[in-house]
Amino acid sequence: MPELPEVETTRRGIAPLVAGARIERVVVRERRLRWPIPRQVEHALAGAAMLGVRRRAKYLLLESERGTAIAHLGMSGSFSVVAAGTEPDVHDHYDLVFDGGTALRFTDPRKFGSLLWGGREPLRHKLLADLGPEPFSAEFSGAWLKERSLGRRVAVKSFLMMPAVVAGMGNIYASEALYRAGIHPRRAAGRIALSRYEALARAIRDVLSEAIEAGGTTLRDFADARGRPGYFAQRLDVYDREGQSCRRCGSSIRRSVIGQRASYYCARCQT
DNA sequence: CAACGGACCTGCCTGC
DNA sequence: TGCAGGCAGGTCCGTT
Repeated sequence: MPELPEVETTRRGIAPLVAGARIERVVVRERRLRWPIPRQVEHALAGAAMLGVRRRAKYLLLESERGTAIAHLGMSGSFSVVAAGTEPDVHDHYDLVFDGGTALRFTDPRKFGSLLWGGREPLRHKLLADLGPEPFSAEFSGAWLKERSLGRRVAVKSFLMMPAVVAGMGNIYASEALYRAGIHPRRAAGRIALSRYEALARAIRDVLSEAIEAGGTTLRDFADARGRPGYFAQRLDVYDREGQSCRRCGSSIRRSVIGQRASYYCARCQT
């Protein structure tokens, strides 16, 4: 479900609750998420003062005075703020219970999410160490994309979704950014000119910041920590618009599977 | 190496 | 109405 804008929306929603609060205890009801939740998370966070929430790619870094827990929402995960003691539902896998009487509750039907312990240097955690630059960082640019793509034959759509290339690009926004930049999703990554990659880097930043501004994209069930949907779905140009007309040229939007993921594009505008 | 496919798990929608 | 099959916003890992 969540890509970078949805994770960022979640971060903004939970940060005011978390920052400056103290965790009373961590309640784990289902330890077997994508990886088992390490007991160290509960032990370290119980009684700890929380400093804030940061984001790296689609990971949420829950920073405490004793170290950082690393949360990922997977495909179907979400956080919500509940009153402590609220009866959990079947897919409510863990709660961070704060001393003020509220709890941060993690819900995830598919259990692709995770909660891990990152210690004092979470960015060195195995899952984070090799991530590419954040799209809004100075390091991320057309030149970076060009350099990383040299000699590679993989479809640019798949290339964009590789965590080591750029942090946080998912299936929706990869299609959207390629449409904005006029690049065909099947084009070999190594056969794209620098100037086109510059347009693509710009398109990526634009579409992600507009989506964050709109509170993310809700296709079926994404909601922020207060349960509100995101409004970017109505501004998608291609994703989930198979058969509808291109907003630019009017031809029919196509759907095609690239690297096992549904991809949407305009065959006339994207070359 | 790069590229690909399978794996993890549940819910929802479609078509027979 | 029931059921099988396909599909879903992620991404790691083992195999070519």
